[in-house]
Amino acid sequence: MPKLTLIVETGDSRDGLLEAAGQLFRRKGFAATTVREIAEAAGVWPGSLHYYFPTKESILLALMEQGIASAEEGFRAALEETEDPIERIRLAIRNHIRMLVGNKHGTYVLLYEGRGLEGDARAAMVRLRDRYDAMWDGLLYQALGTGRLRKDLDVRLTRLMILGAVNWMAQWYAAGKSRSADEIAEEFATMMLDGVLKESGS
Amino acid sequence: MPKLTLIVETGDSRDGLLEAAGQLFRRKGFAATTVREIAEAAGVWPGSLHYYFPTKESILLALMEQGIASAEEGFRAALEETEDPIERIRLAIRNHIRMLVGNKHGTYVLLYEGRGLEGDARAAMVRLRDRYDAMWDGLLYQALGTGRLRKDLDVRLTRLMILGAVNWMAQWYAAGKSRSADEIAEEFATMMLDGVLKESGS
Amino acid sequence: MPKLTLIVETGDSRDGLLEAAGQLFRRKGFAATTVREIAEAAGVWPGSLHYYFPTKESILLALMEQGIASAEEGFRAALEETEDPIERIRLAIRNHIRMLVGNKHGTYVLLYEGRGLEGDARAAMVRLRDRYDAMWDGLLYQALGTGRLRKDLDVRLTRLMILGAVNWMAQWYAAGKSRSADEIAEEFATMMLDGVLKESGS
Amino acid sequence: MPKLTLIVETGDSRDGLLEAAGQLFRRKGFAATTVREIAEAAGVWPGSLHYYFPTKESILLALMEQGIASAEEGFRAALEETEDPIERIRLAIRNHIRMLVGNKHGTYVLLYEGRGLEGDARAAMVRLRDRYDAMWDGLLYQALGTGRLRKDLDVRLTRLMILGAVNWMAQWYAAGKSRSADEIAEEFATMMLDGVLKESGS
DNA sequence: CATGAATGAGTGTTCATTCAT
DNA sequence: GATGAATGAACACTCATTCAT
Repeated sequence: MPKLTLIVETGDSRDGLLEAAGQLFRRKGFAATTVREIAEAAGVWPGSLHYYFPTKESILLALMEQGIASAEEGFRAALEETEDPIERIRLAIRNHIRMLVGNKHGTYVLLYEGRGLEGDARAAMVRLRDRYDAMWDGLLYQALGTGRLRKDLDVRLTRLMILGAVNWMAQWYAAGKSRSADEIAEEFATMMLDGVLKESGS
Repeated sequence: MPKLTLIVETGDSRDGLLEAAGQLFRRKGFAATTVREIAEAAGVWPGSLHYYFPTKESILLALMEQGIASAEEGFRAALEETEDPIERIRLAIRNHIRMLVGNKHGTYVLLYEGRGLEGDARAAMVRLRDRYDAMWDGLLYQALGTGRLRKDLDVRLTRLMILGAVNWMAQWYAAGKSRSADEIAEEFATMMLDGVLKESGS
Repeated sequence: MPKLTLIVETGDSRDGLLEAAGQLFRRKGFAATTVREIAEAAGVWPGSLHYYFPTKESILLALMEQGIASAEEGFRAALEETEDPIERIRLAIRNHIRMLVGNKHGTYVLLYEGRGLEGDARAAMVRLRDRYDAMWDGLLYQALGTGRLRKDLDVRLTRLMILGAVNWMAQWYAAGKSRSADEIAEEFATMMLDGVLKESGS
Repeated sequence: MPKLTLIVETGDSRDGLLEAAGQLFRRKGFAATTVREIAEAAGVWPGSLHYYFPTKESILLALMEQGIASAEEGFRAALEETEDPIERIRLAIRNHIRMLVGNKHGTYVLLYEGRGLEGDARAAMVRLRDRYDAMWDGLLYQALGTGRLRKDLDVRLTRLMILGAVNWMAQWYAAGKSRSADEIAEEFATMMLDGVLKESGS
């Protein structure tokens, strides 16, 4: 069953397994995905999977670490594009959406498959999530401090509202249909920043 | 072992099974929950579960039907409280959140455990979701039609933004901590309707 | 594969599994025996084995409990046959050998497959062994107290010598060949009680 | 990871593997020991183990050959110490015990792990055992012939009794606790030669 | 109507062995 | 000569489901 590969680069199988696991965890969920499916999708024999990853859980954890690394890197890159806090929020939303609907599935599983981890691994994962959330809170506090956001806003709740709307995209967005991910990011940012009501004041 | 009950009201075991399944599907996910766990939590013998539900999938489907029924009923009740479209949106958000974080888990599993269904059952479930979405779209079109929303809004995207933010609450809301579900509903509604930016016009 | 049984008495499958496991553990050792082999030998399907015994280890433990119970019962019965301490030792040796080479394999696995258990189960098994050893020590102290054994004997070492010689029988005795188990018991008892040397005094 | 050795003497790795395998087979049993454990304990890479030994079984066989060689060598040395047949038995017992509880584990695995071999290898091992048994029988026949043992003794049974008591020591003897192996050898020899009963004739 | 013994396909994981380098 | 990546059959165990009672 494994595909025939004449030239096998180092890390190829491991990366292939992560890619395959990411797709399957996203489509079927962690618990409903079998290691045999992952191995078959990656083109390696079932026994070889455990040569690269000791447990199924460790694949999930590796995927999540990959996901958080990409998300944080993209977040930081967004901050460097501009100093305007509101523009930064727009770019951070765009980055988050790109991570979520892109080809890598680490960010998705980090957000949706946390139940697959237990004990220390779960604690480690929660710490990764918290660090990313703290980056967002920092951004929102900056915007609040410069007087660009409503003074009475609860930063945590604001972050949860924004990321909730955006995370849910993973459930319905299908690439190639209607608008692009970036266009939707732009729309979402506008709705959440300006509100959906017609401005009475203008 | 199952508790001894001398008088068994009709529907008692069935309801207990649904309640138990709801809790477990929410906490562990559909795939990671075993029918034995459901039976034990409901206090019925493992073999009896299949007397009430032919398959594990059918429990999930029944739960989802219960969830959509509650959500739609609450949605309709919200519409009857007022005729003001904006106020109706606020009330629909509050209703959705109440369903999501309340004691019944049907709405949660409808939203998060859809992957547990396949084939016809999945199609049936998608139809249930679509019907609810259509109710929301109707509400938003009404608000748009009366000129209370920005004219350039994409109704579908608006609904996905609102429900996304709200659905994500299921991931982080813990009853008894900080604010009540209704208070958060109010905050979320305000943020999404008015936006988070300080109004420049005022 | 399971044999067709028209009338299945309660406990039949469980007993059959214990019997099959006993034979296999004796012939191949605990670690080298697979649960599938046990199930097949007992005429039940592999999945059914775990209905009766949660783990392979629990089969071993059940077998050992059975073994110690038989050995102790036989030991006590031997004590009741006579009050003469030396004769009691002879009978206790005969009982031990009967248990060891009989159809039930509990005593054998108790003695030879202790490594198959870990943690609490192992501690429980050691306690069972110790209790049986204590019965032997009591018997030997009685014989020593009545002046029938050499005064300078180390009771523990004497017990270990006797039981060692006897336990090793499990390694070489084959029913039906040369002498019967009871005859060998008699020979062994004589050799160990009187010694193998020609008595110089007579 | 395997330790780095710049100068590797011939036979070093092979001997280390045998030593490691001996310890592990003794502690955990042949079936429960993995070749990876052996390789790791010996400080060689898993793949290299099969360079020295084609199969796990061949390690066991090599160990057993080592064990029988030591035992026979010690046995012959004991015979040369004295010409008195009874003293020779004492020394042979002492030698056997030394082999069994010493640092080399070949004798132990020869006696207790025979089940790990199948087919030709098993037959070869049985032949090794038989040769050693024949040496014992020779010794006992000599003692019997010189009139020092009871005339009615069954030599095979006598050998099985003596070696049984002695072999069982491997199960309970712990170096450093109470008496030394040589002291126990002396006690055992006395008990088996003279019997445990108080001599009625004296 | 309800049970619980029994099933067998399938699970994550292990492991002795192979083989290109 | 020696390695370590890769294998695939086998492992102990799980579990949704069945069915005689």
